[in-house]
Amino acid sequence: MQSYTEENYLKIIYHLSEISHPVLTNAISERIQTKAASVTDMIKKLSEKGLVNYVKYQGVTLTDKGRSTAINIVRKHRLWEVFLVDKLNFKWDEVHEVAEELEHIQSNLLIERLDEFLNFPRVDPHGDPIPDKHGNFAELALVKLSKLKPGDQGTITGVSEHSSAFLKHLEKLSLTLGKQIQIIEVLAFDGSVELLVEQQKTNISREVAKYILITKS
Amino acid sequence: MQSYTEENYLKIIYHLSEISHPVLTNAISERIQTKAASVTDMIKKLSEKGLVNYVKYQGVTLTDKGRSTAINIVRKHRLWEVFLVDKLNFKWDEVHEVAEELEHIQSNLLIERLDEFLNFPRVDPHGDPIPDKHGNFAELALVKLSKLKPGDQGTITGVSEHSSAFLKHLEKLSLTLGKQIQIIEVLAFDGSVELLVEQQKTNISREVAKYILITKS
DNA sequence: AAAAATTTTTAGATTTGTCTAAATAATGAA
DNA sequence: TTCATTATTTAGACAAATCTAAAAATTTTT
Repeated sequence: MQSYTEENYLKIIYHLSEISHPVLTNAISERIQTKAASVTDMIKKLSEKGLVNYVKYQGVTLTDKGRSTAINIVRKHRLWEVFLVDKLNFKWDEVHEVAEELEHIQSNLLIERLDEFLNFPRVDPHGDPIPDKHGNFAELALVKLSKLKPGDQGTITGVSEHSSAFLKHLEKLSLTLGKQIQIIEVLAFDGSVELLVEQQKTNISREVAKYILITKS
Repeated sequence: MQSYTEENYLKIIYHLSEISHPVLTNAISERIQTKAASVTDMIKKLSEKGLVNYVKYQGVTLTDKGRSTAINIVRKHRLWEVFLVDKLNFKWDEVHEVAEELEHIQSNLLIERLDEFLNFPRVDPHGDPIPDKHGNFAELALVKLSKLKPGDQGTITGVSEHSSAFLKHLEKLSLTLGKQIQIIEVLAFDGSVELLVEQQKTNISREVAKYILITKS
């Protein structure tokens, strides 16, 4: 059994592992709003518990045990987000903070029943995949919108930036999950993208396009 | 804002206040599985925060602020219990531990939406009243089954003992919430009660009868 | 490759909530 | 009402998670 704090560290390390390997102390300290010295202490503790592999000055990687714990927290987080949006009518930019708390509730029965109640969703309200109870993710072929070529079509199935500001921006442009889009043009000088959503032409910056994930069709 | 632990103390003090006034240190320490010395420390802290009135050696009472905090936790606890039973098919003896954790989730929006989603329930799965968002309890005229006379009829609307063993026992006897009952006889020598539930005669001890709450009809 | 800058770790302190052991107050019995 | 018992508080210590300041290792620059 891990403490609330240990769980948070494992989750952060899991997410940062997708960017850099191994995960550096400072990367964790920035993400978790904690001084580097404190992170070192916690890393040592997690290492002693066999949840991470730690080499001084080199950073950490998750052990199998650490990874499966982290994935379970991610699973809980995303299932709760689906609950909040689908059942309690939260907006997709309102769910994160509450799910941060709910993800630490300890009860396997609760999560399995919740999963069932929500009809075994594969993705959360941001399009992020929800691992099953064994920690397996369904394969989704997602492509960044910024990688598409004129003429390409697809469905918005995810975002890789979750700030409220960004999500509200997308909402304003009607670029929400499930929407069909088609690329009209990619402007050479700034990489901004002109596209079609619901018969409407819209222009988005390259920055924004990078954070929108598409399933091509 | 109170810590998880402070919230638990307030909740326990609130519940114990219904039995004795003021609430003694040892009563808290027994209920919360903590040594009396630790309870004294926490009580002092709550007192400094203006959540309880504390007189050395005399025990504590809740201030208005402390009481409304406690009632809010009780509200959350009971709403979550309804959710677990009504939506996730938990049995009434399985909900307590999980609700103990869920009650500390911080989000007014969450609780208001949950309340709405559950259709503003007045009582939890054990028949305990759920205060509204202003902390007001709906009045329910509940009577202990042990106070009824032969011929009296009513509906089981609550229990005042929540142990899993007790609830399982009631389940076995079909004495669950909402069931109609009628008293056949109260045996003089041991106070045990013979009654009718779903056309079936059952006999329960005086002890059990004391913990079953009835709305007479 | 040495110096400078940055990152990470160590050492020692702090806060929260807990403990044990000892001291003090309140209660009950003779 | 005095003694014994029980309840409560005080004093000092500890574990978890954090901090600051200083030391050590690594990386970057020149």
